Amino acid sequence: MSFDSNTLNPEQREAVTHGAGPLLVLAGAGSGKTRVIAARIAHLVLRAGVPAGAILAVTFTNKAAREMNGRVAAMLPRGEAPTICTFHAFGVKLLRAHIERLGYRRGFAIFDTQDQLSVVRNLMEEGDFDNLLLNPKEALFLLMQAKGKGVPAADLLANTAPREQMLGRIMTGYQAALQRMNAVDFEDILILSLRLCLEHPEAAAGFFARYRQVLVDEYQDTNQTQYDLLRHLVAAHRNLCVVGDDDQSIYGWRGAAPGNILEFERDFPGARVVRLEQNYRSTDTILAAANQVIRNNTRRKEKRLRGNQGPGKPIAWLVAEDEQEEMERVATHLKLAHLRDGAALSDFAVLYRSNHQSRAIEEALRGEGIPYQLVGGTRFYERKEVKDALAYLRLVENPADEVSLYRVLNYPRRGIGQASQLKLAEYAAHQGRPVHELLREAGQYGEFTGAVATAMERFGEMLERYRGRFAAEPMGTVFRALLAEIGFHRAVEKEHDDAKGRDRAVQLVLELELAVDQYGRNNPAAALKDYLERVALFTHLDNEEPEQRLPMVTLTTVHAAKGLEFPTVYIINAAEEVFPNRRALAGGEEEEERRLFYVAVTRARRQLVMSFAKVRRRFGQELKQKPSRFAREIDPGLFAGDSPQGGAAQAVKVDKTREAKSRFFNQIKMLGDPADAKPALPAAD
DNA sequence: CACACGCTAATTTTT
DNA sequence: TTAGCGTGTG
Repeated sequence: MSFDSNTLNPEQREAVTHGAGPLLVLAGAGSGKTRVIAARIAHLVLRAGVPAGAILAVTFTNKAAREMNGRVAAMLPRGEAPTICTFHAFGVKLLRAHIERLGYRRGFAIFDTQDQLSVVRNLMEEGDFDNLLLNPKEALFLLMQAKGKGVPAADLLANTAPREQMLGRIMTGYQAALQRMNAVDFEDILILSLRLCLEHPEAAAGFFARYRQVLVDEYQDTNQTQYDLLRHLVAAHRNLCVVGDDDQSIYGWRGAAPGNILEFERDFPGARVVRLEQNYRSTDTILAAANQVIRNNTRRKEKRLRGNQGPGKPIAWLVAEDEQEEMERVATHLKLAHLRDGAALSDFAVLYRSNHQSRAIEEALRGEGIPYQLVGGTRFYERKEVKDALAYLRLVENPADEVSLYRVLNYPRRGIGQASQLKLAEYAAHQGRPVHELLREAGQYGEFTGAVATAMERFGEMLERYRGRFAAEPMGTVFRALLAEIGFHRAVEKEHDDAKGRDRAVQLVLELELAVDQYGRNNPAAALKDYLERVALFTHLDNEEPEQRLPMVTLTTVHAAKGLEFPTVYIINAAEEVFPNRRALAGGEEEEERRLFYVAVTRARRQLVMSFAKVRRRFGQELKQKPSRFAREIDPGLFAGDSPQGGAAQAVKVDKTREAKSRFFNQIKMLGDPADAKPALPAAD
């Protein structure tokens, strides 16, 4: 296979064929960014003679990495492939080889937010910390922010502000605890990678040396640590190509430093800068709306998306009395477009600001019999049942993981209660020995009664036994045996007294067993730690292999929709305090919310629909709503009929007692709507 | 130590 | 409003 550079526009071609040295690509939404990166990789290999194995492309999400891998694979001959992965996956590769130099052991665990919170909670319970000054959740959030910026504990401790002081003490204790447990968090993966560069340059350089061309996708989402790591990575050759769009920076809350885009030209003098402003995705109407919204942001690099498809359909503004009616209107609108225009269900996406909003639209779609696919939502690997079961695997792999240990030491119940656990922890701290070592000798200490000591010893013995089995037998088999031995299913069932919840919980466990089993079968050479690493790094965005299922409507948060496109996009709940999100506004993040809205709008290819309810129920109370300020920033002339500027006043009253009739009426009304009746534009590809 | 009831926080986004 | 957590009781 190969690629055809003649299908590229001049700017794209410039980016693709750029030779050595730093390159900054400012890529507007829908400007063919992913295509450019893939084409550049192909160009480097096929035309510039760079070995595929010498290329590293870093993405922000696993989903992006997977898509990039697919595209590149289609353009390159079989054989050695470039490394295409997330920052974190790359960091883990590096740490797996060299973490022992940094005071950790092999087989380290990767802690997720829940695990981290558990550590912080324990820390704050045991030590002298003022919960009112900083509760565990706040503390963890600030801790991660500080870590993302590379702020050391010493700096925090040197600060006179009491909150900073406290945070500094928490950071010290937290890092000590993680090291004791041989665990790293997501930020540690990056920080330790960077530390390796600084403290063991020979080891890091040895690892990096093979990469002679480095590409970074979604550059605006990188944080300080990632940026520093990049600089070390390319220090020897400066062959760094970063692609990003400051208008699509939507991870500021996670410490992303979009300023990295500006710093790039300073830190890499002589960098070539290419701007991609030609949009191939959306109609002019959609692009106009996007431009009108984003231009209200003050801190941005001025740019303007140019389209080439003509105006297309106007934007639709659906107004309803309450949320239920809003979602019914969306579902009806969608169904009608599906039936009337013959559009596939996979052509539609419903976007919302935050995950919990999916519930209402799900109900409405179910009511209309429209199949949908939920992106994200409650994450499989974060479900209690799944985490409990996984805790056993994590313990087998890393016995020092006390978070997992205490999670399951008495689950399923084996008679080791809170008091005994506390005693165990204190005794371990007093002896300065790891908890798991003490377990197996519990009978030797007078601390524990006979029954408790026996239970502890049996627990320790069991883990040891399964450690051996996992090393020798297929992991799926051993995992099932383990769950059976401890009576896990029974324990899960016992936790629910309602049949629904029970079935759901059991189903989750069965799903997990299947996942472990399949992973073991598909990767016979893989060890347990490979599976655990995958679980830790992969998120719900990576819903296994892209299944070839029935066409379905996609339901997703705006964040998770970044990088995707759909012929028709619904932005639901386009109301003040919802989108923009109230807390974000309170935190002074209006501009990031606006960028998020901009991302939502630019996902649409041919039609954009926004919906709004005049009243929302919140905590059981009725709340009057106003149309989103972002929707109001769009020229009313771009809307068909109702617009957010005046739409609320003209809402169609729906008689609840005659819902079926009114729905029918709505359908007729929409069928007759001249704006809506325009035929869809042909595909612009 | 297990269970039940009642209180409180949640409603931002994810590697 | 609801889910998850903590406290108190048996």
